[in-house]
Amino acid sequence: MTKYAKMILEIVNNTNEHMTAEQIFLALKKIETKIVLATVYNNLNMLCAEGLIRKISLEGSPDRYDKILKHDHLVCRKCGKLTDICFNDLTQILEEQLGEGILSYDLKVLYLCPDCRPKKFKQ
Amino acid sequence: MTKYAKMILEIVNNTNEHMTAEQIFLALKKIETKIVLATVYNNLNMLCAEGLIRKISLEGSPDRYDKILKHDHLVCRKCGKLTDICFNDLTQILEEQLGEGILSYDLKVLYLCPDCRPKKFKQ
DNA sequence: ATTAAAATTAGAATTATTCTAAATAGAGAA
DNA sequence: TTCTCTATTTAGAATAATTCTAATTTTAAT
Repeated sequence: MTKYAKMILEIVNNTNEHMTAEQIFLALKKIETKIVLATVYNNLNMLCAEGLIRKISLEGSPDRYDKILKHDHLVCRKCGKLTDICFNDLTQILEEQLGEGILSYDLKVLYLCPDCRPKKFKQ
Repeated sequence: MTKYAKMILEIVNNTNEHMTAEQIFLALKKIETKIVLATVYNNLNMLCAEGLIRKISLEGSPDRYDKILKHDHLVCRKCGKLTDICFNDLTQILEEQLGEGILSYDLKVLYLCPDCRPKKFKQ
């Protein structure tokens, strides 16, 4: 694996943010001042293809990159904030019903996050 | 609801395809020769916002529009073909675990469709 | 018929991402 | 080391889906 690929993998694995290619690029640029956005895209695509990281596609905003730990995502429909959740049961259910051939899945639950959810009573 | 919005809703509701904005536009254009792509996008966005249809975002291909019947999607990782599936249990599981605030969810299961799945034995 | 509001049109603009071709770097062989 | 081959990176143009802007048309209400 190349120097840049390693650095990018490390950035993705060491944050709890869900970073865009551009954010990763800017973080890298602080150390590797000569790096270029296309290189970041190249490496992110390679890392996804190798199954070392995952890409999260979102409506109307650029793709995010995330570590591979099996988990799902809550997306606030109002502010767009992304939060991790984990449904342990789901893998099993999917495998029971689909059997052979299933590779992975992508679950996004749209909700209103506590900040955006209207309170019934003002305090 | 306007004439075009109605026609677009009808197209989406009367097909089992998962059509792109462009495909819908081309279908409409056969009857309404003066219609323009931006109108189709406008109406599709409006119909989504109203919750009358749903949008499916896919990696590296344009968004698709689909009827609202609650169902999930199988995406073949090789050929990209989209198939409907239905996990009745899932809504319940999600609600149990998340309680209030959940609006909807979007589940894509990546798999290899029968055509793309390697056969263990040739016949 | 007049006005106001909403929808549609035309086409430019935006934005994320990919592509192309040239430059550079790295690895292995001589 | 020096040469050669291959992979990576760079720079910037190209692409493609979608949105935006402003002008025009349609619709509905007065």
